Amino acid sequence: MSPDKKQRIMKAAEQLFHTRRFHETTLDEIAKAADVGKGTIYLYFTDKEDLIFQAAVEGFDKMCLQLQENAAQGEAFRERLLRTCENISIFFRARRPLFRIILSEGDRDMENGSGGLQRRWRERRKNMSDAVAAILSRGMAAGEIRTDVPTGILAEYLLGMLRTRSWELEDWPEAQRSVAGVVDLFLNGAGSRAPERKPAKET
Amino acid sequence: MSPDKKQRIMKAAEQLFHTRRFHETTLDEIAKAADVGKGTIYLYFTDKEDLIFQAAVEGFDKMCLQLQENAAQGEAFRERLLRTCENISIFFRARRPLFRIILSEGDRDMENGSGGLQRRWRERRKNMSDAVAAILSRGMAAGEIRTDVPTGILAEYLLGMLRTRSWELEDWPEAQRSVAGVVDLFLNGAGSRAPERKPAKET
Amino acid sequence: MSPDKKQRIMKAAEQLFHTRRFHETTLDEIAKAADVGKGTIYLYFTDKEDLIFQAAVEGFDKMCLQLQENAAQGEAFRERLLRTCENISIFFRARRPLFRIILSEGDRDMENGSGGLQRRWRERRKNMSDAVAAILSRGMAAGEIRTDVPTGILAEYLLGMLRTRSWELEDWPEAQRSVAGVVDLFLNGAGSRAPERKPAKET
Amino acid sequence: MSPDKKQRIMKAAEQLFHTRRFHETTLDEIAKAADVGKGTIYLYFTDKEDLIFQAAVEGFDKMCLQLQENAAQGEAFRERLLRTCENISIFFRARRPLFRIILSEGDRDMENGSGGLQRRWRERRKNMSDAVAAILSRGMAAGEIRTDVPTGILAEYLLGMLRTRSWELEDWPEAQRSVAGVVDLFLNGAGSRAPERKPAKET
DNA sequence: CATGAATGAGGATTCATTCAT
DNA sequence: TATGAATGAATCCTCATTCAT
Repeated sequence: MSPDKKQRIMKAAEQLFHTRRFHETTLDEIAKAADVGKGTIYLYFTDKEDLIFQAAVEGFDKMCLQLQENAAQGEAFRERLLRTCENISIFFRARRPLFRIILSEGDRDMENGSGGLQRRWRERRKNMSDAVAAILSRGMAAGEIRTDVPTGILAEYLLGMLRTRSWELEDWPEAQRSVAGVVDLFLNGAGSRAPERKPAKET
Repeated sequence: MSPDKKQRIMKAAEQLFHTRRFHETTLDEIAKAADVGKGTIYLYFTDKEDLIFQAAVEGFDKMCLQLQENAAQGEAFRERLLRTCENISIFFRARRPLFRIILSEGDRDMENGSGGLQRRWRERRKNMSDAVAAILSRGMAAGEIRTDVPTGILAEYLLGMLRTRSWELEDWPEAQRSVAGVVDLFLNGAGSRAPERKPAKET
Repeated sequence: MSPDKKQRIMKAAEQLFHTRRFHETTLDEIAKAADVGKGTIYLYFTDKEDLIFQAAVEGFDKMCLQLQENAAQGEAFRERLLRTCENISIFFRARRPLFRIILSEGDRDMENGSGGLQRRWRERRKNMSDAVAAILSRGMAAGEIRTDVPTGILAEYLLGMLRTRSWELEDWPEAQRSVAGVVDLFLNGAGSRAPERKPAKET
Repeated sequence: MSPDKKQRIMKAAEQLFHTRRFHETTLDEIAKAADVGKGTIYLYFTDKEDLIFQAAVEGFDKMCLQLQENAAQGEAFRERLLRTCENISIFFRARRPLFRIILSEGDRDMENGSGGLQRRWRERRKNMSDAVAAILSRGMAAGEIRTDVPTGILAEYLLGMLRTRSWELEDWPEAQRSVAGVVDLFLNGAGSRAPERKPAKET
């Protein structure tokens, strides 16, 4: 029965953090929402931060593996990149509140031997940017990606744009901020280059 | 002597938040570091959150005004854009910890009528993205910026890339993540376009 | 073990308020005296005020029920009235400090929706004055009580005299301020009416 | 200008305490309302309690002197008693909130060398009850007051009934709780004695 | 006399964590 | 495994009082 309970707890946490901040969400509430005893939480998580973290990255590793597997697929490079970005966007959509906590509360762990919440996340996160970088490398090999910037850096910028898309552009109409649009902008840039430009979904 | 005290308090807060998180930094510490009485803080700030906020945006409005004034300068468009990005980068460098707090702690606006820390920031922040958008509009008028995406959205992506630069790329060598490089990538994109590409600082 | 703890806390509070005022008595002290953790208090009481209130009225309702049951007893009216007053006096003896707090601290009802400590007490108190009024009504029916003043008002005056007895007359010898004396004074008045006087405990 | 300021402060305090409790009313508010600097309060009062006290007893001594002078007046005894009670009632009407504070907050000073707020009041109060007792003594000499109870005690009960009148009977119509009614009840009692009844203001 | 900026002691309350059952 | 009653450390904020001007 244990895996079930653990799931219930993480689910409850995810939902509660949508409307409450880290310090506003009590373990009592989470336990109540998950319909388990408060002490039960400590059977599956070492502490509150650990619960947040596990709830956030739940499924993340699986996604990264998927991305990496797919990276090498025979599919067209741009298609692959677009699919990847879409998968990533979907993954983070519901988890944004959780990651907001990790990104903010989890800094400065040097002093605190306990968590290292931020550090733990950085390690995990690398799998994702590596997967993106791998795809970009394929594009580079195919002559479709500029070679003067390391793919690791390019991958980060692309991820940064995706974050902007979902964090800062919420108020704009979906059509204006499609994932495809982000990828197009990332590949072609904001500058206008008259004749040869064939934007959005060129081959 | 009052303006002095207020400054001292904000300075102390800024420094302490470099090594401590929001809930780890007590007002006692801040008061001690600023060498003022604890109650004095409440003469200048309504709240702990208000202190954070004011310390963070201290000088922000002035910078936005500068950016807006400069936006229209006769200077070459790309030069102007680059200078603007550099100014923004410098401004945020020391204040990153403060903004990390604002970005994370300020989500509960809807429920809590008190602060609205996040909302307050959103309002202020608009001045900055508007300034960037204004410059991009100039570029668009000059035919140097693609016209199929609103400048407001382009500005956000550019700012997002700057954030990536300082938040995610810290471990890469400075040369690889220069502000100029960001602007170049933003304008020209990550895709390679054979003949006409003259990267980094092209015309 | 919970009912025990609640009792211990109320007992400790009652005793501490004998020597300290509301704002001089800390919850730490109470917790210490009751030998429970400070947080435990909040398991049984919503508030410091709530603790005071519950400690004060502990047993009050039971007493009021008793009074009401006895009110209708076949016993002689004056006997009944005297017994009732004695019971009331005894009840309040040890609780006086607690009620002093309630009577004074509870004035801000209108503004503060929280407590209404004073209001809560008024509601409860009515049971007591009603019980006394009921007895007086019996006396009135028996022709022993004047009919030109509502028994509700008479009851209040009688209770007021009992309060005077225990609050203002502490320094007088017990013999001079017996409950019987109060009842006699209440019934016969301070005026002398030579021949026809047939007081409760006349010379 | 000093006596003026002192008056203003006491007046402001009196008014504010009508709607706020002791610990809810700050010296800032009082200073603001009195339109004086906060420090000025300490020129006229040793501390907050002293301010309350002085504001409460302002005019009390004068009233007591009046009562004592009038006590011996040739006027009919019952008339005199009634007038006295009316004066007392009027005096306390506006000051009730102040006295509520004194009566509650000012207990238990044995430990605290500072105030003795309650003790100070007891001393002052004696003048009032003595004045009432003096009148009752006149009545006793005239054979109108029973002789088996000391006039000091009788005075206290009468004052207690007056307090009940203004504290507990607020919700009853004025006609039912006139001062004359109180005096009548005090003199003749609540018991009915058919023929010989000749109350103070009987029909 | 008058002021009000500055102070800092003081306390209610919350909530993550434990542990006896 | 599971529970939830019990705990007490931890901290923001208030406000009476002081004192330099």
